[in-house]
Amino acid sequence: MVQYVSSPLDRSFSALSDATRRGIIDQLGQGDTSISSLADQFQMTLTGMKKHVQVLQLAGLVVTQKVGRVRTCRLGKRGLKAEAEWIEAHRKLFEARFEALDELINDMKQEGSDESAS
Amino acid sequence: MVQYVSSPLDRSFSALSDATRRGIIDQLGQGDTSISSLADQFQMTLTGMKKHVQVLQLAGLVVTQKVGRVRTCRLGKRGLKAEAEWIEAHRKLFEARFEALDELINDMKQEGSDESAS
DNA sequence: TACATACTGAACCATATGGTTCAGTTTTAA
DNA sequence: TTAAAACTGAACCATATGGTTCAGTATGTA
Repeated sequence: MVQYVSSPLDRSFSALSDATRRGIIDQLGQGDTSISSLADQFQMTLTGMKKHVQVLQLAGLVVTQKVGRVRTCRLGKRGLKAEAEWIEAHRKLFEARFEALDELINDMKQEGSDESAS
Repeated sequence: MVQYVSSPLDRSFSALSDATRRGIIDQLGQGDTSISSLADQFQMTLTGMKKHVQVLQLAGLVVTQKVGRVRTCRLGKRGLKAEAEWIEAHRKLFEARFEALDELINDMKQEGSDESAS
């Protein structure tokens, strides 16, 4: 509903949420490729593939260049730095939470064994 | 269109593609919280917030437990390991591609300076 | 010149998404 | 026992998504 902004992180995580698009990135890691070649590999119409590439482009993950009649796609220089940073920071958050929980459990165990002494 | 499967990565990246949901994760990193408290903080109806939490739950990023009339949300033990791994592997792919490109450019420079000698 | 290739854009379709309201149910507290 | 609080579920709405087809345009090639 009325998508107000849509930050870079919104766009890149959204772009990565589709298996076909993750596959395109895999493919482009092997080397630059045309839209029609990608369409071929992923068994999809040219038009369909073009849409996927556009999503990746909007996310800055892929750049394209048209020379003659073929548009070549390659990985964007933007990379996945911001995404890696978000994920890494929050992976640590998850872990910290579980450590906190473990401590709580240990405290509870402690209290349990203290009961006879109180 | 007819979403065939929808892998765990699909679900988690999709869950992370919304700023509100990333905010919920931030929040839960600080401590467990009820749905209504989250709805309050993000200025949204209870029903709306419940949907966001459900998306995070389906992705395994959040677990909930209802005690009495309040449902408490906390970070799921699944964490962000798989996501971190995908991102990290592909971040390297991006970098490798640029190194390959740099080499190509260096080769071309080399050829350029060789021209007088050939 | 004529034909094939590679892309582009518009239109269409079914389903998903991100919200809302409204009408419940269950708990808790006065 | 009555009322408020916290959630739940159904229905609705506008827009987005992931595809398709069809009708172009531009570029290469025989």
